[in-house]
Amino acid sequence: MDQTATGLDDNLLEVILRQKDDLRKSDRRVAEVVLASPGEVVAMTLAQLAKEAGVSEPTVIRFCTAIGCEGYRDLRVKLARSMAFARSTSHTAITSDDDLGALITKIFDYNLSNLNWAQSKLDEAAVRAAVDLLAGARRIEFFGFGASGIVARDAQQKFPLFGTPCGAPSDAHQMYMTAEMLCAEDVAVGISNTGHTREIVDALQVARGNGAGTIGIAGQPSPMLDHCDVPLVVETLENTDLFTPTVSRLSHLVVIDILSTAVSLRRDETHHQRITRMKARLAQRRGKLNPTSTSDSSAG
Amino acid sequence: MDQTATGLDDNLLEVILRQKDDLRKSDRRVAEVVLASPGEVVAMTLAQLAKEAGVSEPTVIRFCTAIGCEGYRDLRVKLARSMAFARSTSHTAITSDDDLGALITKIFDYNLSNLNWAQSKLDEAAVRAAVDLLAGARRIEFFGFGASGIVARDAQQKFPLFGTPCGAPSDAHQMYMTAEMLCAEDVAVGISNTGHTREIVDALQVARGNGAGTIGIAGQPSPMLDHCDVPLVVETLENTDLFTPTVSRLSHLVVIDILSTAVSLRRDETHHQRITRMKARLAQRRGKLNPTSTSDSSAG
DNA sequence: ACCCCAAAGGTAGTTTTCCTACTTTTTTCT
DNA sequence: AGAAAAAAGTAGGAAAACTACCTTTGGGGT
Repeated sequence: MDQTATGLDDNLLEVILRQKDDLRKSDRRVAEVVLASPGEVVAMTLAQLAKEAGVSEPTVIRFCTAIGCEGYRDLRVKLARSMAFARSTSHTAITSDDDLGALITKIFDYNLSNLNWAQSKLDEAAVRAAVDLLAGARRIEFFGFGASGIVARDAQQKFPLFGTPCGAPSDAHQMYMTAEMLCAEDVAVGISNTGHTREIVDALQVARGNGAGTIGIAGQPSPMLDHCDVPLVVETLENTDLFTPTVSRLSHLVVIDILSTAVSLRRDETHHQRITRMKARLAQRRGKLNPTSTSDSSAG
Repeated sequence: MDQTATGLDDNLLEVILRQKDDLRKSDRRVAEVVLASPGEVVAMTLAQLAKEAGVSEPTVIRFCTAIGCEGYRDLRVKLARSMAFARSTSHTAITSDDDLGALITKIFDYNLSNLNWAQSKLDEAAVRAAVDLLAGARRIEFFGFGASGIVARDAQQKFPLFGTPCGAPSDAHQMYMTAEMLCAEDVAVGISNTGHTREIVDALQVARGNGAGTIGIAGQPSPMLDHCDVPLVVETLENTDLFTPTVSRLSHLVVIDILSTAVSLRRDETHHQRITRMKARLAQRRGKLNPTSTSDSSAG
C-alpha cells in the first residue's frame, strides 16, 4: 500500500492524463474529449460521448475499463467526484482579461485543488513520526521566512494545543540564536516551500547538532529535508503564472493543524479539560465584548 | 439571481440536509439513507436504494426531483461531486478515538468544505467594492489579532501586488496610533472572524473618522461591519467541537489573495513588468542558495 | 361520525441506456 | 506477404431508469 490509503487517489482526471499515452488509438480519442470538457461529459450519455469522440459505444466501455472504471456509470461518478477538485485541469492562467467573478472562481479553485493534492500525497507515516516527536518535546521552535514565516507564527499560536512552550523567531539572527540553545528534548520545525532557504537549513543543522529533534515541512525533496529527522513533503501544484497566488501556505497551515491536533489528542484528560475551559472563557469574553480582549480565535 | 452565480451551490448533501424536514415521509426515509452513507449510495442502483430505504422506485425518483435533481442519474453525479468536499455532513467531531488517518481526513475535509462554503456565499459586489477602494488607496493598513493577525500580516506581505505601502500593526496601541494617522486617501482593513473584537472595531471607527476608507472582513454581520464602508462577509461553517481547528483563517487568506490579485490586475503594464522581474530574481536567488536570501515565496 | 378530496405512495409497464457476444478490420511479426 | 493477434465496430439483449396509472392514507368539512 502506498500513502494513498486515505482513498483519495480516485482523481480520475489525473489518472486519465497519466495513462493517456498508453491507451489504444480510439480510446485516446475518448480520453481527449473527456479531458477537454469533463463537465460536459458527466452530463452525457454513453451514446452521446461515443458520437462526440467519433467512436463506437463499446470502445467507450473499453476505455472505461482501461482507466480502471467498472463501466460507464462508474466513470460518470468518478469523473464527477474528480471534477469537484481536480478542476485543476481547467486552470487557465489568470490574466488581465478576467473579470472579478472569474478571478474569484480561479483563485478558490486553485487553492481547493491544491489542498486536495496535498492531502492525497501526504505520507501518513511521516506525519505519525512528526507527531511522535512533537508529543515528546519539552519545547518546540518553528522556523520560517516570508509566507512560511506566517505559517511558523500560526504554529506558534497553537501552543495551547501542543501543551508545550512554542516559539517562532522572526529574523535570521534570532533563529540562529534559538537553534543554538536547543537541546536533546527540544524539537525544531523548519518550514520552507522550496526547501532551499539557506538560513532555515542552517538553523535546523545547528539544532540537530545540539541534539534536538528536527522536522522539515517542504514542498519537495530538498536540502532542508536532508537534514531532518522527519522530512514531511507537502506537495504543491506547480504554478508558474504571473498572478497566481502562493497556494503552499494553505496546505502548510492545514498540516500544522493536523500536527497540533494530533499532539493535543495524545495528552491526558487534564489537558483536554484545560482546553475546554479556555475555549469556554474565550467565547465568554467575546460575548461580553470585553474591552481588554485581544482574542480572535487565537486558539485554533 | 443570488450570489451563487458561481455555480457552486450544487453542494447536494448540504441541500438535502437543509430540506430534509420539509420532505414527504417516504422521501425523508430516502434522505436518511443518502445522508447516512452517501459513499454507498453513489455505487447503488435506483432499485437498490429503493430497497435499502424501504420504499418504491418511483418514490426515489420523486425524492430526486424534490431536492432539485433531474433524475436518479443526475442525483448520482451531483452526489459524487458533493461528496468530494461537502463531506461536511459526515463531519463527526474529532475525538481521542480517531487514528491518525481519520484525523488527517477530517481536518482536510473540514477545511475544504469550509473554503467551498465561503466561496458559495461570497458576495461578488462587495468584493468589487473592496477592490475599487483598495486600488485607489495611497496606503493600506490591515488590523487583526490572533489568528486574524496572521491574516493581516499575510496581507501586508502582499504589498508588491497592491503596489501601495501596506502595514499590519501587531498590537492594540500601534493599531490605534496608526488608525489615528490615516487620512482621506488611505484605506484600513479590519479582519476579525467574530467581528466583535473591540480594538479592531475602535480602530476602524477612528480611521473612518479621519476620512480613510474602511473595509471589514468578518464571518458574520457584526459591529465591525457596521462601521465599514465595505463590509465583506466570509461565512464559516459552524464548529463547536473541542478539537476542530480554526478554519476561518484559510478562507480569509483566500479572500486576501483575491483582493491583492484583483488590485494588481488593475495596475498598468509597468507594474506587471516589475512583478515579473521581481519573481524572476527571487527564483534566481533561490537557485543560487544565496546565503543572504530571506525569501521564501514572500510575494504570493 | 362519515364522506370527500387531496396528497402520498405503490404497481406495472415503457423507454432509454448500458453492456456483451460476435464479426470485421487493422496491425504486427515471422 | 500471410497468418495471428489486437483493435474497433455491429447488433441484439439485459438492466436500469423513468412514466402513467391506480391504491391507500390522512385531513378537513358538513
